[in-house]
Amino acid sequence: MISERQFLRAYDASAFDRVSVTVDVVLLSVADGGLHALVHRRAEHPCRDKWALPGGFVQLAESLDAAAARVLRDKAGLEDVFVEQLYTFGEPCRDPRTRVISVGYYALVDITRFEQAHAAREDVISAQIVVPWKGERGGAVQLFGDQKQTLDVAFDHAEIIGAAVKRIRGKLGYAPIGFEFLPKRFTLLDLRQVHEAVLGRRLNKDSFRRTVLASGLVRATGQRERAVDHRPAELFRFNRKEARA
Amino acid sequence: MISERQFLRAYDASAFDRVSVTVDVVLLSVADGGLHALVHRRAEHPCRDKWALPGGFVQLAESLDAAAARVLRDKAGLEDVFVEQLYTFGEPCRDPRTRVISVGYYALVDITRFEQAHAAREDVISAQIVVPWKGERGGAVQLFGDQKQTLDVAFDHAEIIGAAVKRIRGKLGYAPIGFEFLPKRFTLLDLRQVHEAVLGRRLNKDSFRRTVLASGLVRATGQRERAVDHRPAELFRFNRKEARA
DNA sequence: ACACTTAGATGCTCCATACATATATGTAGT
DNA sequence: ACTACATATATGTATGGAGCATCTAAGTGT
Repeated sequence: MISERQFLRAYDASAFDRVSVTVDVVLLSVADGGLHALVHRRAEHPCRDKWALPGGFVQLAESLDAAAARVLRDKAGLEDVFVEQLYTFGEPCRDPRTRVISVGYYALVDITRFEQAHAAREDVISAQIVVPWKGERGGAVQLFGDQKQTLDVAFDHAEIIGAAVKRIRGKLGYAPIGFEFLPKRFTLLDLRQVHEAVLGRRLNKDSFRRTVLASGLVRATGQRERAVDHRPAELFRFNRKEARA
Repeated sequence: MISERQFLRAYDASAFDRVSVTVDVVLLSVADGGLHALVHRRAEHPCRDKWALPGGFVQLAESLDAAAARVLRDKAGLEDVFVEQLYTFGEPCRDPRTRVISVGYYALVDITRFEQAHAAREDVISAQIVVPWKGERGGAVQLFGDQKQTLDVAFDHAEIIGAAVKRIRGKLGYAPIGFEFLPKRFTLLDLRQVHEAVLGRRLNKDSFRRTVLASGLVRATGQRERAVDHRPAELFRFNRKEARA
C-alpha cells in the first residue's frame, strides 16, 4: 500500500506534454421503477473508499470503443452490450495525480445482466453496488443508496453519471434504446415502466401503447406472460430490422 | 522541412503508454443556402496539402473547452464564439505519426465572423477556404469546393465534419442554435433559411413563422429591413432570457 | 357464478403543424 | 398618381398524434 503523496510524486515525474486517457463506463439498468448505475468502491489512492465508475486506461493500439468494451468485460463480466460514447471530461484537475482525460461511455443492460455484473467481480473489486439515481439538486447530481444515503463519488464521476442520464433521457424520444433495458420478450407494460423510470415521470398508458405499436419497433410473439393473477399481457420482441429503417 | 519518415521516427521514440490529445474544431456558418465549414491546407507532414480542420494539442494545464477556445482564437481570430464538444475520435491509426486522440468540437458563427476568420490568418496558415457541405453519399461525408470538386480531407476530418452536421441537424429541433448563425438583428426569413440550410430541406413558411413566434425565442425590435424592393420584414432579436427558461 | 384486476380496443378532444387564402406594405414602372 | 409586383403578415382549415375516458376481454381467487 502506498500513500497518495507517493502517487502524486511518481506521476508528476513522468508528466510532459502527453496525457493519460481513460475510459469510464456508466453501466445503467432499470429496476424498481428507477435507474441504477454500477459503481465500485475504490481500494486504492486516489479517492480511496469512494465510489467510482468502472474504467481503465486506453491502450496504445486500442480504439476508444474497444477500450470501453474491454472495461465492461474485465470489470463487469459483460460482452455484447449496447454501449455508446457519451462525452469527454478533461478538466485539468479532475484527477489529483496527473492530467487524465476521461472519455465517458454509457452502457445499457437488462436487470438480469446487471445483477450478473454486480455479482461477478467481487474478487477483483471490493464491492459493487446498485445506485438509484434520483435527479439533480442545485445543478449537482445526487446519488442515493438504499436509505437515501448520499454517496461519496470519486473524481467527477457524479457528473459523468448525470450526463449519461441526461443523454438517454433525451435519446429515448427518438432512438430505440428502451429495449436495451429489457429481456428478449417483454410486455408493453414493461416497456412503459422502463420509459417512465428513465424519464422520471408517468406516461399515458393508451397513448404509449398506440405510439409503440404504430412505430413498428415491436413485433408480437403470440405468447403471453404467465403466473399473473389477472389477464396476461402479450409478449413482444424488439423489431431490430424496423429500427434500422 | 522534414519528411514524413522523420516524423514517424521522432514520434515513435517518445511513445509509451501516454497519448497525445488534440482538439479539432468544426467552424460552421450558413451562406448561400448551405452549410460551410472552415478548413485549411496543411503545410506539413503528415497529410501535407490536404485540407484539415483547425486544431491543436491540448496543453497540460488547459481544459478541453479552453483548448477549443484557444484554437479558435489562434487559428481563426475569433473570440466569444458558441462552441460545444461534439465527439471524441480515437481510432489507433487515425494519425499516421503516433497515437493521437482528437476531441472534436463544433462552433457556430454568423457569416460576417466567418469571413473574418477566413481572411484573418493567411499569414500563419497557407490558405483557408469555404467548403459547402452537400450531404452524405454512401455513408461517407462528401465535401465540395466551388465546382463540386471533391476535397481531399486530412486524417478523419471528413468524419468529424459529418458528425458535426448530423449533431446540429438533430439539435436544431430542440435547442436554440439557429440564432448563432445570424447577426444580432434578423428577419424571420433569415432564420428560416438558416434552418433550411442546416436541415437540407424546405420548411413551410407559415408554420415556421407561427412556431418561432409562439416559442418566445424571438423579440420584435420594431425596426424593419431596408433597401429591399418589396414590403420590408420586421427585424427580430434572439430572446436569450426566454431560451434559458 | 361472481368479484377483481389488468390487458387491450375504441371514440373524443385538444393541440401543433401543413396547407391554403386573404390582406398589408414596400418598390418600380408608367 | 396609379398600377403591377413581390414579399410580409394574418387568418382559416385539414390532418395527425397524444391525452383522456369508456368499454370489452381474459385471466385468478372466492
